Amino acid sequence: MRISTRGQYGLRAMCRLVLLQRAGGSGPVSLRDIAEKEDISSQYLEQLFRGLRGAGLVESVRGAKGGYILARPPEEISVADILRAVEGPIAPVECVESDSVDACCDRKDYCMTREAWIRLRDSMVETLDSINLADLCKPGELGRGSTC
Amino acid sequence: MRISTRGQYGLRAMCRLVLLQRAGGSGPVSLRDIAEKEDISSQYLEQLFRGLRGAGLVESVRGAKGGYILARPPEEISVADILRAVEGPIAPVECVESDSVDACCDRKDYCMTREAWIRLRDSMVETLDSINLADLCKPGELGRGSTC
DNA sequence: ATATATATGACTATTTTACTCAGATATCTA
DNA sequence: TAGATATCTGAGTAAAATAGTCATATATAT
Ligand code: SF4
Ligand code: SF4
Repeated sequence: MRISTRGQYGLRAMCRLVLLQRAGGSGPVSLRDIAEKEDISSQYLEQLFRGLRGAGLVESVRGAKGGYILARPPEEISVADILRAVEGPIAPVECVESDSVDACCDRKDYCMTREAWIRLRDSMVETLDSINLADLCKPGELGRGSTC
Repeated sequence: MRISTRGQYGLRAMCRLVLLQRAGGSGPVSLRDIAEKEDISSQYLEQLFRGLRGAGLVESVRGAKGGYILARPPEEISVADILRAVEGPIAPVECVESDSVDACCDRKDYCMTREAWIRLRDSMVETLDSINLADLCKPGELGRGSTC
């Protein structure tokens, strides 16, 4: 029951992007800068930012002095958004990925445990939807945001 | 972000144990019966029941006509209990496994993302603690409990 | 005795994860 | 225009986790 490093790094990278963007004016932030601050390989970050870009959470600027910028204000980017972008659907078991009725498991209709997974998924989604980047990067509170 | 088959099978097996126990009088239930009903290898179940027994959720009766019985009434066994028994601590990242201050990550003290994982863990634990075996095995509702 | 069933430790194949590499493309600056 | 900087893209790989098996010992009912 662990978040993969994709999810962990993805969230850290996005927080760092907020901080660097806040500190460095309006220009894009390069992955190299994020990588350095967060001690994550910049090549791995490239992979993650593919997903983030694909999900419309960041926009890219190619070429020298290029990098990434948030596509929306940090208040409008939730942790759930980021996790879905780099890790896929938030679901503890396959059969609750969506509410659609496609056949992933033939026990679905009479399964005793599925209700538990549905409730787990819902509480996870609710929690992760309720936390956004602005919350996490708020300076001054608990030392958070102070590593910039 | 998936529950492993240990967790999925563990929960299904425990639900099935409730049903078979309910149906079959007061005697112990063999893994072979659970395995057959749930289509899970009985050898794999043995591995899982090690954990369940170690956590004090079931008691074993060795020898012919032996098997397992619930150590407590189903109302007092939560999904969280079962998952912890077969999968380990409920925690999306290592650094929130416990609230103790041991060093697992040197970013811990100024990490922006840790608060998000703490809240996620708390909501997961709260939800999984609130669902017990009796809830899941209640007959008549949504066809659940009807596969016995 | 014999069949049945749990107890225990080790072992293996498969899958997933975590990461890297090479090369293409775009853009800024000198 | 040349060169440096960065993203973009598709593979490829090594390590770790997972899922599941096997063999053997022990306990109990009949
Ligand atoms: S057994 Fe139940 S919970 Fe598991 S995948 Fe099938 S329907 Fe879903
Ligand atoms: S980086 Fe932050 S969230 Fe991740 S393990 Fe370290 S302290 Fe925990």
